[in-house]
Amino acid sequence: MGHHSCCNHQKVKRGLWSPDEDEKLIQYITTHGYSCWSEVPEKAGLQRCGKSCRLRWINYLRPDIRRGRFSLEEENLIISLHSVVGNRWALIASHLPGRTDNEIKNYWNSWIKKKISRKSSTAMAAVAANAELTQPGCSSNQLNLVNQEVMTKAPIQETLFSSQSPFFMFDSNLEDGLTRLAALPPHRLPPPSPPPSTFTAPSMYSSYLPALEDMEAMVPIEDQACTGMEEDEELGQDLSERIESHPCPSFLVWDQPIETQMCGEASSNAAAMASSFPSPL
DNA sequence: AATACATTCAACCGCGTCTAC
DNA sequence: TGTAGACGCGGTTGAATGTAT
Repeated sequence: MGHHSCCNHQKVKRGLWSPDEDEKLIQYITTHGYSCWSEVPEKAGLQRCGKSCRLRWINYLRPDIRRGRFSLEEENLIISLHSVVGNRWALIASHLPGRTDNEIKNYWNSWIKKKISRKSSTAMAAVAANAELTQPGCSSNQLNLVNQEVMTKAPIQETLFSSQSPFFMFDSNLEDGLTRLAALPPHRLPPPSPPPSTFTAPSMYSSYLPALEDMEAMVPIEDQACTGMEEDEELGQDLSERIESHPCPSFLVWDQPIETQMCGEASSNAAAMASSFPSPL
């Protein structure tokens, strides 16, 4: 196996990243940004290739990354989205704030796939129905949004999925077009955008933001994602049952400030990093 | 306690696409 | 228009960790 084309002529380190390397990368990115990944390793003093640095940053070191187990809403959303767009992990990830395509892919390949295959065809039927019928509830809401995103090629993450946006919700009244969505190549999708300083909802998306109602029923997603393991029983609930009985309620994500989002040790630095993090060029 | 097997997840690889020249 | 370099994505690997025997 060869090395990446970007580092053929370099002596690059491979394998797991050390804390020291992480520190160097964080230090460099927070100071200079990442306008050109191929330059990052040299300027940051790392013996890695640019691709490796990019991957490490995106999948692990980014300050807005959300770690910990997936919530029920996230899981249902992954299932719904996957049933329509297939293995378009980046697209799916763009609708789960703080989650990476790699994480979702891994999650799918272990937990969800296992559960689905283990269980009866009822589960599969439910998933298929989810995709084909675009029934009311989360699926149609979410997927209408996905579709609209693709059709308009607008940077919708900027308005809905940034850590600055307190909520994102979807309306079910939009037209379909899922087949067109599935047919579009990944590169036609808008790239992720850096968090905006304020939440803005362009008029073209205003229909996705219904009035806030039933606030008592809203559950901060972080409460589910980062709590301990005491909810195993709930998570262990059969997937097919969940799909059938709870395809996905009107979706809501309550995005917490970064300092409370982070569950790992790096949380103390997260807020500072986020505030000082320069936008990519 | 030791071993085998299963699972998780960080990281790598190759390829397609974009962009600058 | 063609080409090379860079980026981004999905598929895959393999080390670390957990669990069963």
